[in-house]
Amino acid sequence: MPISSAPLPHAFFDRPAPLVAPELLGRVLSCTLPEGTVELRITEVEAYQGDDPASHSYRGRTARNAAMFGPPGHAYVYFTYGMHFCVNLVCGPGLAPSGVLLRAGEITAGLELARKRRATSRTDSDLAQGPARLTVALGIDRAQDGVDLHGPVLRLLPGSPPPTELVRSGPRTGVALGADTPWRFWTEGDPTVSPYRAHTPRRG
DNA sequence: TGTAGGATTACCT
DNA sequence: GGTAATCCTACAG
Repeated sequence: MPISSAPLPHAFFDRPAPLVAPELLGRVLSCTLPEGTVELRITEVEAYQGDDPASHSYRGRTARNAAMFGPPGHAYVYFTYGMHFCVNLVCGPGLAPSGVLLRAGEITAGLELARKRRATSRTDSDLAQGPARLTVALGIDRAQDGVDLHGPVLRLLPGSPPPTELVRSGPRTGVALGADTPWRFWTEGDPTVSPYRAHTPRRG
């Protein structure tokens, strides 16, 4: 097996999410399911941790967010808005609840399968442009909640991080609380980065 | 080009 | 009963 396919070590994730998040840009998440393998080069992420009111872990552990309270280096998959899945990479340190939401990326392998899953996409750059689109393209759902990132299904590979001058940070997208915390990180100029949208309250 | 509203489940108040 | 780490479609300009 080539060296480049060895996943990032456990210690990489065993730090607070805001420190891990910018280092995830350019890394490759591989997802292997019976239909095939899709690989994604990460271009946009957001960090969340326990003492942050916008984090799912802020009010303590529930059945839904249990994976965030588990060991680093695993996936936390949650269901939201009645129809969408989003995936986080669980960080630390230790069992401290923190994680990095994967918001967007570029499909680098399994393009045909990703196009099939994301049939409404008009272009390849929007196959994984947005956190819920990303999980559809990779085939991630509740079955991957709590799954190890060093296993046969999910693997986080070293990839090729962008030069530091292209790494940008700013407020997180669509969050109502803690909107002033610059824990969104993206690769400047990458066409797969999702457009920033401030939180918009819903009307009844 | 942009804005508005619907879909639909888990969780919290 | 209201809101949410969202996406898609429709329709106005």
